[in-house]
Amino acid sequence: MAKRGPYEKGEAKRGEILHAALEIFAAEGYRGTSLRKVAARCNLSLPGLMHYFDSKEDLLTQVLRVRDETARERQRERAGPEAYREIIREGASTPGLVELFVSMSAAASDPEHPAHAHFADRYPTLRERVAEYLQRRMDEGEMRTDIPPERLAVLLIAVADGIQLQWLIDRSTSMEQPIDDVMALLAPRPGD
Amino acid sequence: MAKRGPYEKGEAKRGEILHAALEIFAAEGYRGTSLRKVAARCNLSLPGLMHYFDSKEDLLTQVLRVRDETARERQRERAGPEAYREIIREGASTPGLVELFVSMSAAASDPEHPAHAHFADRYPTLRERVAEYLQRRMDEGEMRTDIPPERLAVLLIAVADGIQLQWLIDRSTSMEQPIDDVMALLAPRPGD
DNA sequence: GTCTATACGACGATAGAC
DNA sequence: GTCTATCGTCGTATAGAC
Repeated sequence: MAKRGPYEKGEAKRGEILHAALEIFAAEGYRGTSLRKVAARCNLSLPGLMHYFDSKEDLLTQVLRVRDETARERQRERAGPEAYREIIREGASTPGLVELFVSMSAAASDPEHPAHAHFADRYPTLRERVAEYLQRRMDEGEMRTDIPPERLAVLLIAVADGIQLQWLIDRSTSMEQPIDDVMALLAPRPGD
Repeated sequence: MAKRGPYEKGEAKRGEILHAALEIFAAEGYRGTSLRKVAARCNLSLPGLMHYFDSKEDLLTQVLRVRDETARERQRERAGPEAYREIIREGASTPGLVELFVSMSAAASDPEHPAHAHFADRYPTLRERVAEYLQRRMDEGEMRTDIPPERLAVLLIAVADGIQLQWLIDRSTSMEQPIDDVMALLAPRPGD
């Protein structure tokens, strides 16, 4: 950790590459963006870039990881529908990254894919966090209790991902309305 | 239509190619399946195959189209949760095609993409059919009416698409449970 | 450790002969 | 309608300079 010397420069360069890649994907989309283009942006040859990453898929996986991390950081301490909406609103400003996320999600279905672990980890974690929030709301009597929070979490995440798919095709699709609607469906019933 | 001669053979060959492509994608997945492999299956060279399609993306788009058509045909006259479940159950048996669908969906966000029109057409049509069904259920008093059917349709489709994304990563995810759950949420409230 | 140069095989695509 | 030949680009691999 307290390593001296060339390590620092290397780590900085690695960060610069990830940042450049994220920018290019956000601007020009996932398809049609080659590693050579990313390398050029960093004043590097292609093998120079590959020195820092095992493969293209490895780089893409890490792009997604830093993206996830910064997003999580930005909305820390905010919970429930507001955080939910914030994530989605940010996605709306970077369609290229949404496309990257969806494409990678499909590609990572192969257990051999380097991003498989990332996604395999992401969903349970997300589910847990959402379920926790739902449980709290239920305890406060602000939410119906006839479906367990773990199952509702799966449902809410599916809505968020699915609405992004529709939005990618038709940008006029509201990403917030379905969120609001599903929340309305979760309002406590008279009997609760 | 009643055209004579080489046309019939051409159309037959085109169909054979699409069928072969669908089989290969279903078996081996979307990534890593080249046109040359599809061509070989049809006893054709790559340019021989390209004679029938403008580009790879054009072929993929048409694969998706025939897939959609056969699916729609098979579940004609069935409506509501049963049809819903049937589509999803069939998807579960062909992960390669689900992956293809999701990947294409992301790629088709570019208006220039050959599949853009397909998806741009697909969602409104789907929404309309679902909304129609929901309206009928509402009229019959079997469903809550505080959210208009058009908005619920967007929601239901998002759930179906989104749950597929989760299932692609974790095959143990139930694709039916969230469907059942969201249907339960739509049960009529005492006041309706 | 950092990086360039060069080369490889496979891809999608196209031109033109038959 | 189908082929052979070829093109440009992709991701990748290796050798070696600094």
